[in-house]
Amino acid sequence: MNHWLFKSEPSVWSWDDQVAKGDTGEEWDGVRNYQARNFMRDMTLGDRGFFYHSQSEKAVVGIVEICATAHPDSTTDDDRWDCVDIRAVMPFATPVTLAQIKAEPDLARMPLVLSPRLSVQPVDPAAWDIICRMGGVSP
DNA sequence: GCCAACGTTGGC
DNA sequence: GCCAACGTTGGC
Repeated sequence: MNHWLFKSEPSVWSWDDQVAKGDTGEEWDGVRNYQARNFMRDMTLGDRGFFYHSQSEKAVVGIVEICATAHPDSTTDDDRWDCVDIRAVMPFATPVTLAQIKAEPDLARMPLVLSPRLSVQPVDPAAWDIICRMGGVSP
């Protein structure tokens, strides 16, 4: 199983919005970046990811699961853009902030730190474990 | 609210 | 195919 990170502005699509969708989940649509799209095409059913709030909050707030693999993005007719569906699995007991991640040497090489604008990105197993623990959930 | 970084677009 | 212009993102 691979791990990922999904970034969202909470004022547009928040963790609470995601939770409200229940087990049906929701399309992670609107991605117009090839790198991010390619990562979504690599995702498989059951893969898990972090849900990150950008802007004012800047913290990982929960864990999501891929519930549909890549398919055309319904928000555009442009067939270049695909997206997956994700559903909320569990919230973090304590959100893990970007500042905390930057302060942790083992996490400093995450795309989140090096490429802050990449909206969908992979998380390596070690980073997954560390951040889950920091968030108060079991990996 | 500002600004820097980056990716995409479009003209040549 | 290159490169300048532009729009968007996200941290501060």
